[in-house]
This record gives sequence, structure tokens and C-alpha cells, in this order.
Amino acid sequence: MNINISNSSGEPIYLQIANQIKTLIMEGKLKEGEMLPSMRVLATELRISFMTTKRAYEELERDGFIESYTGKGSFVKAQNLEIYREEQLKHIESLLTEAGDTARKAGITIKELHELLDLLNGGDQT
Amino acid sequence: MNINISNSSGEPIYLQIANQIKTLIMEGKLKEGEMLPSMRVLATELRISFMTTKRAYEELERDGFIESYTGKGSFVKAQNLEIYREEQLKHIESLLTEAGDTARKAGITIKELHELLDLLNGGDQT
DNA sequence: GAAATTGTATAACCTCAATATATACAATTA
DNA sequence: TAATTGTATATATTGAGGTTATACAATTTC
Repeated sequence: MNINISNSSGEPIYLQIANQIKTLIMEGKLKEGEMLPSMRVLATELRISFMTTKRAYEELERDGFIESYTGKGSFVKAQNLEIYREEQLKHIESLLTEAGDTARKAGITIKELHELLDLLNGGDQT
Repeated sequence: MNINISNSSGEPIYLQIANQIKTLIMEGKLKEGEMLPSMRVLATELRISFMTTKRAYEELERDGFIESYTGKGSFVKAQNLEIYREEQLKHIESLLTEAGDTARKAGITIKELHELLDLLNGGDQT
């Protein structure tokens, strides 16, 4: 598996790993049921502590992308696209809620919010 | 001036002060041109370092609510409502932009975003 | 002009959460 | 049973955020 980590990126290593694997899964380059490299093997490849790869895998497990079994390994789960969409939706909801609350305090109408939303995201969306 | 600080609130002291003064200004209880208590006087009242009150006043100055002059004091500025609205608008813009970006990645349409916005903010807005 | 009062600037300290690690343990496989 | 895999607990390390101390500069007051 091809993972690249950068020390200068500012992004924590465990997130770099988790995000790259997420992308691989989303793009279909890692398929349902497929086994990931063991935490220790990947850690050795990347020359980092395997606790950091564990942290990355925990992140992926928490987000529903993989499942791990002691003694066996870690495997790609199904339903990723749907789960991912749900999560992003929740994130979006919290953003929109905060936008609404802020608008209310500042006397900005919901209508203006809609206009802003279009303005900021171009008219040519699907 | 009546400022209350709580150690258990989790919110930093300098923000507690700044936010309470913001509210006083927004409510018209502190009027344009009016002098605020000096940083040291307020600090003594609240039994904290005056660097913390300075931090609070810096926050207020940064946000356009007050102006400070060495040797003279700190004074409430005009135009607060307009400036406040502009700032909140910027904040909202960044939220909506992130929402749009997230939606794009997850294959969620702008139309759905609009629907969510209404759903989350009730129909009875002005 | 001197003393008092006001705000400014720089640096130091403290704390806490996040990150990364080491090491011992448990389950499965070969 | 030896090797491999994931788990759990504890321990640095680091960096940002918050608070403070102290020295400095401008204005006011007398």
C-alpha cells in the first residue's frame, strides 16, 4: 500500500495515514473485505511507532471504514460511501446550524443566508 | 461597570470580559464616546492581572468596539452595529463555504443544502 | 515640571490537550 | 508452540493558549 507521510505538513501523522486510506477506499482501490497491512508492518515501512498506525486504524474504525480483529488483522468494511455521506451530512448540519444562530444574533435573515450560499458556491452545481 | 467572571465556565477570562462588554455596548448600556474603566482599575476590581483586562480590551479593539489611547483611556466607538454585522457576515461566509466544499466532496447538492438550511432553522424566520 | 494615571511592549510561566512512543498483554494463525 | 496480529495502560514530548510580571511611553493633574 502506498502511503506518504510528511513531517512538514502540520497534519498529524495518524491523520495523514487515516485520510489517505479513506481516499483509497473511497476510490475503490481498497475493496470490501480486503486486508490492510498489519499495524506493525505499516509502521515499519513508514519508520514510525506502530502505536501511531494503531491510532490511524482506530480513526478508520471509528468512522466505519474498517474493522479489526485481534490476531487476524484489519479489513475494509462495506457501506463506506453511505456512512461517509451521513457523516459529512452531520458536519454540514452543525455548520448550517451555527450559521443560522449567528445570523439570528446579527439580524441577518434566512433569506440572505440562502443568497449567500448560492453566491459562495457558484450557480453551476449539479 | 458590572462584569462577572467565573473560573468554572471554561471560557477564558479575557473572553468573558470582552463578551460582556460587547453585550453592554450592543444593548446601548455603554454609549459612544463613553470611557471604560481603566485596565488597571477593572483588573483590581476583578482581582486579576491587568494584562488580562488588556487582552480583553485588545479583543474589543480588534473587533471595532472600542479605541484606546495611551495616557487617556479606552472609549466606546461608534458604528458598532454595522461593524458587528459585517464581522458576523464574514463568519457566516466561512461556514457556508466550508459547508459547500464538504457537500461537493460527499456528492451532496447545493439544493439539498438549501433544504437543510430551512429544516434546521425553522420556517418562521423574518 | 513632578507625580499619578493611563495604555504599550516584551518576555516568562503555567497548564492542558494532542501527538507519538514504549512496553506488557491477549487472541489467532501457521 | 512460535510467530503474527490487535489491545491496553502508562509515559514522554511538544505546542498553543491563557495568565502574569515587569519595564516602558504618553497624557493628565496638580
